[in-house]
Amino acid sequence: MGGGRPRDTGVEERVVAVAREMLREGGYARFAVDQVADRAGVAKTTVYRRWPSRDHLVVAAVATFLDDVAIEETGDLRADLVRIAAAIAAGLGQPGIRLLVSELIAAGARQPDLAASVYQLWARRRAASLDLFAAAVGQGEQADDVDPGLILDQIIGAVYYRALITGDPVDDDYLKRLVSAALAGAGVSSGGLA
Amino acid sequence: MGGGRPRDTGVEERVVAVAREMLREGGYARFAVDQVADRAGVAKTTVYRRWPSRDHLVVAAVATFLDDVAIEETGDLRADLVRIAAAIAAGLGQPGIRLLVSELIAAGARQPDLAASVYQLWARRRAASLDLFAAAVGQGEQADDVDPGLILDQIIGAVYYRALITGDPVDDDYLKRLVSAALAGAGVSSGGLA
Amino acid sequence: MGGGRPRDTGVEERVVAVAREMLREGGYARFAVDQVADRAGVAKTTVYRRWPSRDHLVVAAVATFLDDVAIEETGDLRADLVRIAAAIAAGLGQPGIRLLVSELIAAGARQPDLAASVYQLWARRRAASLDLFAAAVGQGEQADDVDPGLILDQIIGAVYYRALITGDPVDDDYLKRLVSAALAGAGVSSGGLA
Amino acid sequence: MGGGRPRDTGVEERVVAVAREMLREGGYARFAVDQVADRAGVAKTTVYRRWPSRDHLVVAAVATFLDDVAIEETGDLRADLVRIAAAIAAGLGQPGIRLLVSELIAAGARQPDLAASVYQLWARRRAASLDLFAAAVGQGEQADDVDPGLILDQIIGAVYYRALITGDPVDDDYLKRLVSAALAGAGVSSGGLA
DNA sequence: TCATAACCGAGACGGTACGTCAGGTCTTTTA
DNA sequence: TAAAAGACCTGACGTACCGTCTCGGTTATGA
Repeated sequence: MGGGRPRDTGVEERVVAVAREMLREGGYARFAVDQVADRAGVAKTTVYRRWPSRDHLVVAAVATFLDDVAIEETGDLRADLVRIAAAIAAGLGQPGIRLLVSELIAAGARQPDLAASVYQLWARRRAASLDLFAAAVGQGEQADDVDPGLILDQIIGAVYYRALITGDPVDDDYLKRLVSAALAGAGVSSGGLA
Repeated sequence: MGGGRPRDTGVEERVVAVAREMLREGGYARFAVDQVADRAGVAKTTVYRRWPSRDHLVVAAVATFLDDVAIEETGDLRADLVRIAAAIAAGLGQPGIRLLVSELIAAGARQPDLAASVYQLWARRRAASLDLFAAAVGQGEQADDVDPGLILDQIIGAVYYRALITGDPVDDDYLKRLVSAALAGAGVSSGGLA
Repeated sequence: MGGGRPRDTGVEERVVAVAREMLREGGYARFAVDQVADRAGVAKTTVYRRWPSRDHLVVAAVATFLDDVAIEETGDLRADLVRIAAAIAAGLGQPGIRLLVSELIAAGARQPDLAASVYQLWARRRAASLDLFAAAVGQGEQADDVDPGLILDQIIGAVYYRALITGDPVDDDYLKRLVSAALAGAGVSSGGLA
Repeated sequence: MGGGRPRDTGVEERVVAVAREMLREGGYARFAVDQVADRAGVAKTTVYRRWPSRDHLVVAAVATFLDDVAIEETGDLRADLVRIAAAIAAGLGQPGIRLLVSELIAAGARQPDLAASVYQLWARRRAASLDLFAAAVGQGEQADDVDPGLILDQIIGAVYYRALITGDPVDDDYLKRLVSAALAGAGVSSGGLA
């Protein structure tokens, strides 16, 4: 029950940093654990000691990407929603990111124990979006029967759906109509809450 | 200009049939071109002559899956939409299918020349769903400013989004609320068109 | 008895010409029947109708190379032999030719029906060398117990042996000693026949 | 600088042993790296880690063949030489060996980095033969100006030449004449050194 | 202070599949 | 018929990554 050598805490950071780089450069396909380890100056064993599979490492690396995105709320719910949706659409417009997102989804589907982590990836962003509604309600408007989650699903779901699955374009005009329809569906009057 | 030996059209069928089987049995992960060729009694090179990569073959095989699904319209638009959404949700509820769908999306993102084929996979089902609206309009209801595509995006998009990305449950109650909201957002009155 | 399309007599020539070129360019390893046919503007089938295997075609092509080499006899047997040996050594000094010769030998060993053709390839050159002895005898010298074939074997055999098998150098000095030893062994006096 | 897992030295032995077997069974043509690995209970990648190509492995395997051959010297140089030459001729008389030797030579010509190994294959046997001369000289005979290498070249070279290249028979009578001529050419008297 | 235990770098290893290449045969249309 | 075109089968090649394992060496703790 002795102690043993303590883990080098620098390893996590270095590896994840390199992993992030490699994802940016070559995407998911050319992401090889061997190379990550090499570049990070770390043994492959050390990598596998922390992340039980390539997918786990990728998810961990992506988790650090998403921190960057900041959501600014202007108080104008409709506009804020459009802006958020546009940001997502813009991201998915880049082939690299589109692939990465797809692969993450697939990774979650492949390994059940990863699913939760992957879901959480998006959950954080979703939570930020949900705050918008709280703020809007705070500014005083009826919100009794409004389900913000449902509205978000309709909007963001549609964006992912078009970008990843149907391949249809997601332009600004579409987004405006989308947001309007979703808000209207929830009984949020055009002039009202927004 | 002369001719050359004509392609054995039986090959396509046999290979795709075997590919379909193998997808059902082992999913995407255990799908190996080598084995498909073997089982189909065909040389691997012959497979590669038609489908330039594993992904291409998988997409081709999946394309034949989807033909089976029939959409029955009952005349009750709301109920039909709920049923369609439920069917999709049920499919995505199965881990194998969820993975397969994810991998297909990823395959499209990996190889640009595959994207179109993958999009088309879903497009066919989408077209069938859109017919519902045409039928509903035929039964006489206002539909001047209704955009069926937008409504579908909100519904189906939300289902995919929850099933694949957020991991949130997609139960019947949710679907009813979802469909209602989407229809309401388009100005379709509760008692009206549906 | 019907007529049928007559054989295009130009085919042999064209194919062999192309084959020769390709051997010069890429050597035996990169010699592909497919490409030969393509370049000659001929169907692969047509090639195989005339030469039953790749090896056969190669041998046929090489046979046309060797015609070029001319042996000039000067009347000085010893010098002539040295010159011949040197020519062979020079040829085998080129990696491409060394490989080609090796592969021809191998081809002969692989396919018994080719062996004869391959042997004949070298036989022609050998015959020319043997003429030297006839000429020398004609110029009057004892030749009762001289076996020209044996002498040639000793000389040319040694050259091939060193060039192909032991990798030892075959320089001029060596050749002179070699020829002298071989002639001496046959009882040909230094000053005499030569 | 540390080390890493040490190579399993058993692998070399097992693989080479299997390789040798397979060469004996099916010759060069049916020698497949895949099968060697399988039979040796080793991953193909492990094989390729040590021998960068099929040819390399074959050469390594053959190298272990040749160790078996023992050269017995009886003190009678002439007879010993005849016996050695006869042994070589007998070997080359077997189609399988003839092909193997040809392919080895070709392999050396194909891949420059293999040439040295192939040359060495024969060099060992040659060295053993050269010992005969040392022994003969030890038994006291003039050998000042005798070049054993030259003599061997003439004898062994001629044998290979006839067996592989001209296809002429190499019988006992021929060998006796050959050895005599070569010795005579070196000034070794019939009754003398031999 | 010394054994023990966990960590680390290095790299061999088994395994699985990939996509490719070339040889040689077979089938059709056209001259 | 022969020729051109090209599909087809066969068999093997060498490569890429994955995740596991076995080393020697290092750094902490606890007896």
